[in-house]
Amino acid sequence: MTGTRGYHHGDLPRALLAAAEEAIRESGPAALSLRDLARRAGVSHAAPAHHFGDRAGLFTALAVQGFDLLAEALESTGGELLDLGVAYVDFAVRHRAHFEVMFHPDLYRSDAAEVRAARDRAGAALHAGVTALPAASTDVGDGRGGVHGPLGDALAAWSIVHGFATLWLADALPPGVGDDPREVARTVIGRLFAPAADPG
Amino acid sequence: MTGTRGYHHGDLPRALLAAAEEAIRESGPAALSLRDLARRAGVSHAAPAHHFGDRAGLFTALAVQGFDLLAEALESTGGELLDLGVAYVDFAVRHRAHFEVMFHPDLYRSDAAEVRAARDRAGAALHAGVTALPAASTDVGDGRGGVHGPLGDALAAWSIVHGFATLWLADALPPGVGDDPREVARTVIGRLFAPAADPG
DNA sequence: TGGCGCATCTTGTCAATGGCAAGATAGGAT
DNA sequence: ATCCTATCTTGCCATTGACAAGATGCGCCA
Repeated sequence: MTGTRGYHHGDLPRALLAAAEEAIRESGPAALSLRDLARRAGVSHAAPAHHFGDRAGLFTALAVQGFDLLAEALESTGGELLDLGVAYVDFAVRHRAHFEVMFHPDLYRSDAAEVRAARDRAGAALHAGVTALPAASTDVGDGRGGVHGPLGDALAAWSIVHGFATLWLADALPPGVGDDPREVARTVIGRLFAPAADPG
Repeated sequence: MTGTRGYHHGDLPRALLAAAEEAIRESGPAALSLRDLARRAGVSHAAPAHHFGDRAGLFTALAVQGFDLLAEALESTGGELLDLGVAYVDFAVRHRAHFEVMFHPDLYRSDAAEVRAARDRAGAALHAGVTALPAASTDVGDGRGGVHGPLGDALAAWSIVHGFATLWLADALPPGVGDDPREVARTVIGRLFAPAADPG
């Protein structure tokens, strides 16, 4: 455990990550300032650099934490496609700060080993839901680089939930859709692998 | 026309927007520096402020330009859903700098009149493709805020193309999908309103 | 044709930030 | 008790966004 044991501050890294989440929630990742985090945590302006190196290091830690949290959220579902999709959207809305960082690789070191591991774990959980689809084909492609069969299904499923989450967070959706992302997500995901516009 | 007529520079605003597109393509919107744009255009560090006010003003101009370009791209299709979706993805890849700015409203003044107009124009073009769906229901909802019928179809269509474009730009997709976003997009969009995993 | 007005652009400045270097502090090990 | 080392602080520099004030030159109108 990195737990509660600490030195001068009492676990400054954790406090800084929490402050970062709050700051990003307020103003987005681009506006995040290491000095502001230091002020929020009550330490000097150079303290964050010791634990995270630089701004990219802090974002890297947030990305790892985010992919781990996402993996947990996805793994805690029954593995059914609809539940996985709703969990994905729910994660994006609840942990919007992490989510926004995770999918902006120019902010952090996306090739770091820890990042790869956490990202692969989340990816596996997501992929499992698609291969479990009853109607999924076993076709793996036509050999010309085209994306068919299960890979195409996985891409479609990931795209629709990621797109909905992104549009929701960007406040790009019209007001008529309501205020419950989980409910709307369920309806939207229902359009996948299904005929159009079934009002049920 | 804002055309080629100019004063000292010869249409500095256009040059700055072009430089901004290039800079964002290289390092993302967060790393964009007004002073760097000024250097690229060969003017002093305070020249951009005269035309765009501040950083948010420049991003606002980019967003308006982007939504206009997107509207043109969508309107130039036949209006069929698949073509609209491919055009959406194609726009995101070709004009990734504009696209990244457009859907980060915290970067610019998203409530400006010009932004609203351009965004609504693009939204209308996209929505038209869904209402033209042969199987689209005329149901408009159950009155409890749920999203069903055409609105649900539109959200699903927008989500899947936006999500795919975003994941593609974020370099989040596995290497196995190939390098032609238009082709992959066609396959992915095919999963919408259709049964799963048809290898054709 | 010649001067005036104003948009355009430059120079100068300030506060804030990221990053680096060097020093101070305190907890834990020997 | 003393040293060691991670932790944190202070000080500094280059860069940036924003603002203020001044210089420049195009176009209009007499």
